[in-house]
Amino acid sequence: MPNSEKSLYSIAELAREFAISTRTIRFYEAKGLIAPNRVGGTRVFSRRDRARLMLILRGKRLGFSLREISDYLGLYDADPAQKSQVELLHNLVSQRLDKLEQQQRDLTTTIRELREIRQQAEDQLADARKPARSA
Amino acid sequence: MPNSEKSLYSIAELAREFAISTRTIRFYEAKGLIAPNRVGGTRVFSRRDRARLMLILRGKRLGFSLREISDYLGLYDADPAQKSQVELLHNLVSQRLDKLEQQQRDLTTTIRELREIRQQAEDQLADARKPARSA
DNA sequence: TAAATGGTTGACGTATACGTCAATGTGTGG
DNA sequence: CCACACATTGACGTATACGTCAACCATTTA
Repeated sequence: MPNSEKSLYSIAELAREFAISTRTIRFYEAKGLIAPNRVGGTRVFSRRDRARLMLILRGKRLGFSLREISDYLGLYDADPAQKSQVELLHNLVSQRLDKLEQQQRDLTTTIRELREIRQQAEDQLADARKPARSA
Repeated sequence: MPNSEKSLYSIAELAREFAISTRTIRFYEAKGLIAPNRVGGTRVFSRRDRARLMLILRGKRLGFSLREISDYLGLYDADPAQKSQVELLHNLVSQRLDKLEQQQRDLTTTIRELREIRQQAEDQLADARKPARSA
């Protein structure tokens, strides 16, 4: 059962699927974020390449630079034999988690504030329809 | 009791407090994100200016562009008399909330994955010290 | 009075993240 | 055979977000 899902993609297919340009995908490759196989000169993307691309785009939605995303992808790749490598990985992951947790706090605060503003706007619209009830 | 807290700041004070450059603060002013008073030519920042700067920096930590942050600050400023303005504000706030909530989902997933990776690293470090217990 | 301190406005430089050609190659259908 | 779709690299252009001078003005302290 060799997995019924499609497992190879052209650059144009991926670009369409994720609503980005082919130029963008080539740029990510030039920056070392993905490394698709080649058939002749033509890039051929595997499911793993596609998964990496999804990680990249999620990183972008979170506001990270390509450099940061590159480091981040390294965290997924690592399969270290050396203890020192495991420790290094652990440190890197922990640092990244600290940043993400700070971001989550910022995000929670911001969402709370905007919900408050939205609520006030809704109250005002309700008052406009039924202006009584002051005291 | 005119509020014991400091209420006026120089550009250098704010730069130091938030670990950014004075150039950055001037740049934000040039982009219309803050509008400090002037005494002669010199900028004098109020507590409100400082609060806005904090909002800007939080927006940056969340990965937003200055343009997006500018729009976002407008949401805080609005105090609309017109019903249509209230509706517009409500729409803008709702749109922004959609983006932030998507970001929060991305963030939650990413944090979960990194915690998993960190856990695996910790397990490996534990195994290295006490390698038995395979089945 | 001279120098240090802190402020100002240009103007130019730079890294990032692509967009936009141009020139070229490759395979497939009519 | 030839057009057309789809791919390639290379080069140049562009918006954003500042950094980095230069040249200048105003206080204040030695």
